[in-house]
Amino acid sequence: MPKGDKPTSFDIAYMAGVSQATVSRALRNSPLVSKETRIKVQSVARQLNYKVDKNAANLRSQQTRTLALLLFEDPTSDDSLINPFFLAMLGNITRAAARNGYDLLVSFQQLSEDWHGEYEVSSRADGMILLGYGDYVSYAEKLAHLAEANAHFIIWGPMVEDQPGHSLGCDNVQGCYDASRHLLDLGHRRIAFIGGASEHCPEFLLRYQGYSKALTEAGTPVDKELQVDADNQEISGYQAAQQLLEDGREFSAVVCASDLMAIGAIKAFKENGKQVPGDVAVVGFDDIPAASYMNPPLTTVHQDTNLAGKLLVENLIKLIEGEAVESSLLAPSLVIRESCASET
Amino acid sequence: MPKGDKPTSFDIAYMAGVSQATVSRALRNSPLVSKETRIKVQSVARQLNYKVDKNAANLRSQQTRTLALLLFEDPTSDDSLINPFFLAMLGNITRAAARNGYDLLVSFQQLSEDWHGEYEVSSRADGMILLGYGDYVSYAEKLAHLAEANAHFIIWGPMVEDQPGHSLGCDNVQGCYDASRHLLDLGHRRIAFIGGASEHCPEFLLRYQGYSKALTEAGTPVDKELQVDADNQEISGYQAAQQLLEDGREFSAVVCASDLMAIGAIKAFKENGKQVPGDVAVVGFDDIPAASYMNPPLTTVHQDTNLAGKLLVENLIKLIEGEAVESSLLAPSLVIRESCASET
DNA sequence: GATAAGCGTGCAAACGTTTGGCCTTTTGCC
DNA sequence: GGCAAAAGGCCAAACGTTTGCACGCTTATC
Repeated sequence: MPKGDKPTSFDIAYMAGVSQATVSRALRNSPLVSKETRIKVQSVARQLNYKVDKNAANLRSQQTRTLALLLFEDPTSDDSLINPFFLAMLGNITRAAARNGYDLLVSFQQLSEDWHGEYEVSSRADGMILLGYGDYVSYAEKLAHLAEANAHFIIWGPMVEDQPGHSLGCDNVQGCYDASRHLLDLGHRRIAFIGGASEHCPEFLLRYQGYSKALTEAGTPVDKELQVDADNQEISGYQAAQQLLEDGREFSAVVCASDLMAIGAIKAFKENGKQVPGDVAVVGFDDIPAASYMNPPLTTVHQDTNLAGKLLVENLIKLIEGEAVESSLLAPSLVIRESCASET
Repeated sequence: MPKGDKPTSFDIAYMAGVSQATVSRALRNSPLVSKETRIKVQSVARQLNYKVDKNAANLRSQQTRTLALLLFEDPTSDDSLINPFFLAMLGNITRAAARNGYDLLVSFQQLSEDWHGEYEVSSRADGMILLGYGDYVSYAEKLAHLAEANAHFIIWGPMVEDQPGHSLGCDNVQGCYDASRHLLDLGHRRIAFIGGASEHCPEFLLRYQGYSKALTEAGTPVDKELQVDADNQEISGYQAAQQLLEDGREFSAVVCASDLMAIGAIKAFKENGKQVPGDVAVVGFDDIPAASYMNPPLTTVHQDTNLAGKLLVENLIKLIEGEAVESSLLAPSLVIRESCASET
């Protein structure tokens, strides 16, 4: 082995006085080699600071022990900022992957991009996790391609009808139902909803359904006038709240389809001299880190990103290993802080 | 090509009526193949949905076009929460890597871990980025090993004496100097400092230096009584503030070595009936997302994570390509919000 | 004292690329 | 028309593993 070059298994073999094949087996603790040999080989390997070449190993064994995380960014969002909720997910997924002995390849995708992008990644990983506020409708075709190519993938998001592949999501309906229920229990009757009610984003649509359901059950009419579309950004929440205010619509509470929008909305209310929670109660969804630091601390629907990351990774690995996996929904929990007061 | 199997370059070659070598060249737009052939090959490849096998390609060309991000977690920190500042860095690094055509492998490391961990990753990437609140002293040995093995790596953090490798960091001294200066300009004279002043974390030490420098320049004595150690967590900031309060030390302002600690400190002050900024002014460091949402919005030292991510990636790539790189420092900027008022 | 069984190793063939070198055409030039 | 040069393509050798198979050497069995 010339000095400076990376040692190969042949170098180890030579130094340990065995064949290269034996080195390979010994290093992976194969029961086919004697304990003695194994110890000998491993000690030489350590001494030479030898590391298996992953490319060669993966090529030969046709697997990568790598998971890919495809993060679909909101195309409208500011380039420099990532949705904090996904950031939290990312962190937890990374951890879960590591705990399961997998590497994690992270890649940002623009929804608008050439669908080949996903395949590209797929050749470098055994499976992939798709993360994004699921405008899955617009890339259903891509998913179909993936499924067709026998790719292993799991989607973070709601279970959408006819959607190929497996998914894991949060029970959005239940979450927003609980949040709305909370507002109703506080005596509110005129409750607005900020967040898209189009099929463009199934998450928000489902959250809207939870809201509707709660109101309906309580015998409160769902007033279309009190629902305003917005996408998942602070500025959108701000604008939506402005609109509500400008139109002079009457309401004492708002449920926002995400914390980011809630933050924007609260800002708008404050700027217009409305007290939160005094004049208007606000609930959010996601429980991003900022939610607890805000003024007032935001009452919101908590999603367990730790559990989600763990399950996403574990289910994907099952998929890779050929085991059956059920798509499922995680239960959210309402965390009550200070952004909601009783209707007076 | 049996149905269901992934097509190889041989399949493309066969269908396009050329040799496999030509396929390889055509797909990479080599000038060695005619335009005609190239188009033909590429169209067949697209048609068969062919994707180059990265493992094979990397093995042969001995490079991976992959960067590894090693995130060193504070061993004391809560398992479920990642330091928001690093999360922001992570996002920006991912983006920068993608823009430069590199994949990003993300890996969490425990400081306490076997140092082999790093090597392990290194065989899967062309270079690596080390990210963490730099207790580099404690793994200087690992860094030396890396350097010795001719690994390409760049460290996020201050330039520490004798530290092998390249680094990129924020000018911590300047940042805290500016923050302290701001407080002094507002008339404060009894200014406390929360954050470790030990060499355990060079970042905090440098920030403390900036603080000392500002006070000294202003002719204000640096009172050791007003400095309290804390590590980078909300709870530590909380405890440090408590301690300051309990001991009955007199102060009208606090500079915190990180936003997380500032958040904790503010919480402690509020709980003890102190108004921020009325009774005590607080500045932080990092400008994490939550800083602007807090009550009051936190005046803090902003680090440009977007630029940092970009530079980290670009410098690392230069290193990989054998170009010279200078370790350097990024200029922080003070962002003034509402957590500091004039001393009355 | 053969024969069978087991255990530990070595041999060599993949895995799917990239790439240096060689061979055939074409093309340009006198 | 002959020759050199350039263009375009093919051959085959890597890259460093994993793994099926064959081979020897012990040890147990009849």
